[in-house]
Amino acid sequence: MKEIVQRIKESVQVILNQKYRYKTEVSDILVNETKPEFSGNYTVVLFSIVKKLKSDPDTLGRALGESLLETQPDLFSGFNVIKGFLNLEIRDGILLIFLEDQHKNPTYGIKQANGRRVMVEYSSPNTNKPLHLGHLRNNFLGWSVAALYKANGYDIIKTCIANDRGIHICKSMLAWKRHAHGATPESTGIKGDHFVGDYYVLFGTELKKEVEDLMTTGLTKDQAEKEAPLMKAAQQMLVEWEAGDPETIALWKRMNSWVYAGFDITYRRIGSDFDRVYYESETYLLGKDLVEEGLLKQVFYQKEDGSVWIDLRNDGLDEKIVRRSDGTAVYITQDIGLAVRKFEEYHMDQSIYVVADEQNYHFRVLKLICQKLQLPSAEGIFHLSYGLVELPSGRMKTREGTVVDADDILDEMNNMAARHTSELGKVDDFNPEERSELYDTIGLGALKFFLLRVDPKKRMIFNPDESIDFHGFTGPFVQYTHARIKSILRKERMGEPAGGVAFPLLQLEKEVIISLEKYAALLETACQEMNPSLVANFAFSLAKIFNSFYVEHSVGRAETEEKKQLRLRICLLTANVLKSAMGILGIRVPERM
RNA sequence: GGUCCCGUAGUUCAAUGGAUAGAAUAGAAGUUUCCUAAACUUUUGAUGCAGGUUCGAUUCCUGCCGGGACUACCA
Repeated sequence: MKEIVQRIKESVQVILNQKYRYKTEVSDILVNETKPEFSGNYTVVLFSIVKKLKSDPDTLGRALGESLLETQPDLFSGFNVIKGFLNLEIRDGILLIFLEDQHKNPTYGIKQANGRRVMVEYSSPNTNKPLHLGHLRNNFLGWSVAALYKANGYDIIKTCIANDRGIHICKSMLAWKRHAHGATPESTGIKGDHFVGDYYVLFGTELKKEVEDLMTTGLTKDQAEKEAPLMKAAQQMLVEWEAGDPETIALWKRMNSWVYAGFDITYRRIGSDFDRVYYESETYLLGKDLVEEGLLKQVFYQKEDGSVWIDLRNDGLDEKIVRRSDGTAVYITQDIGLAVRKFEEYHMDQSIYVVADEQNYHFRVLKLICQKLQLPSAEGIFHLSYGLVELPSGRMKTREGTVVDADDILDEMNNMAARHTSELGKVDDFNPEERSELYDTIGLGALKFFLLRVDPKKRMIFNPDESIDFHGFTGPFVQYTHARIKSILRKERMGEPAGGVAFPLLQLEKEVIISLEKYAALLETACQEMNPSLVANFAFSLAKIFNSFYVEHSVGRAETEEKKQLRLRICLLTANVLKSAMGILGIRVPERM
């Protein structure tokens, strides 16, 4: 069934063409929800049309309204024109048809497979420290965008690149080698990623001491950092790693395995999963032959010292190095290689990189280079650039210990959920497993909703001194609405609608159904814009409207059996749409809470 | 220096160039003989500054003020 807004736009288009010989695109016709202070459900904004037709708003509005009523009598029951706004009243019948259709044949706006394939790369951790709040925003966002594409009929490949090699990894290895005396996550009882992260931090503090000592001899900070024995040792270790030194490789494997064990626990907890994990240690040499190809195609050029560059000044960027003078590849080179490898493996139509906006420049360069090399993967590259999570004081900094650890905040959310729940005492009959699962659902739901309700492109502030709320515009609010509906559905029996005599729809009944009807179109928009916050906002506003309906009109004690059956259908569909929407955010909804 | 992003109630977030700038929270005042009060209802409160384009600007343009990111033969 076609969505109401779409039908309105198409009807307006047809009338404008037939009556006024005015051809316009559907996308140029502006249809909004009617503001609550006016009567009507949908509003056609007339100003732009008025201008083109050299008419006045009142005349055009009236004429358009009458034509709409005449040509679409099943859709509209009335209209009014105020200034340049044509407010349209939607007929109850069309809403009841929608409701019954979704009841018998529920789709909740989920689309059929469309044969197109999208890859989403997200998470992409470094294996020298545990995950933090920023990673959580990344993980939730990436997972949710993938879910959005899936709901819109795309085939999805979720990938992750593990940054498992490099100087930063050597730092934690070196610190462990010198200070751990053989300690392991097992021997200390510390989660593997935290265990390794502690040695990374230790390296930093030890290095700082050396640097300060050197600076007393008159070196600048930069010089001292280069000259510090620890730094040199780390670099030496990287050389040994690249040479395949067995002892270094063994240590590297061992420590990485600790980190992965730790990550696995966190990933399982937050519900992140991947179809394919790439490891930088396996991809960092990729792209080298593409440099040769680029030189042949004269996309790249070589400087006297042998380094290879691309000139992007005509594209508003700068020159960028793609191969060092010593012949080794840089970050961008391997990313080009990896883009090719991904495409060869999956032949996706689009490749989305969920990476923070500090790498905007990098991804502009990446896409430009791929385009200039005429790689088949080039056009599909899309950088889903999201803003960092910051503290009120600014960026989180490892050195200052202000990083909000992922496991810590997950624990905290869980504890808060437990405290709230036991205070309310509504699920005292739950056994320990059920209880623990519920706390998890609510705590994680609050956190995910908190991070996903904001436009991904924008930076967001997290204040550790204020706990994440469980009231208002939150995950638990939506979850609670769902649980209350399920409670009704457990008590009341769904029957056949006893004829179509549920008319007329009450204001709040109508508003809930209209809101439900928008879900399908919303999923498309959210997918196009790669913006899960639209889904979060929708779920909240649907829950809010439903709650108003809930307190105002009883389902169990409805005025008539017809009304009861109507409201049961509204309840069931609302519960399922809320469940679907929250599911796209990666949030579960409980039967009781 | 160059490129880009951001400034909206006390606070955290909304608003494809459209009606009187929406929510949430915090503050004030109410709602439990009735389907779960993690709810509902009412209420106080905001577009950094100065111009411009437009019938109409939070949105587009210019300047200024304030904040941030990027601009490595690091990743």
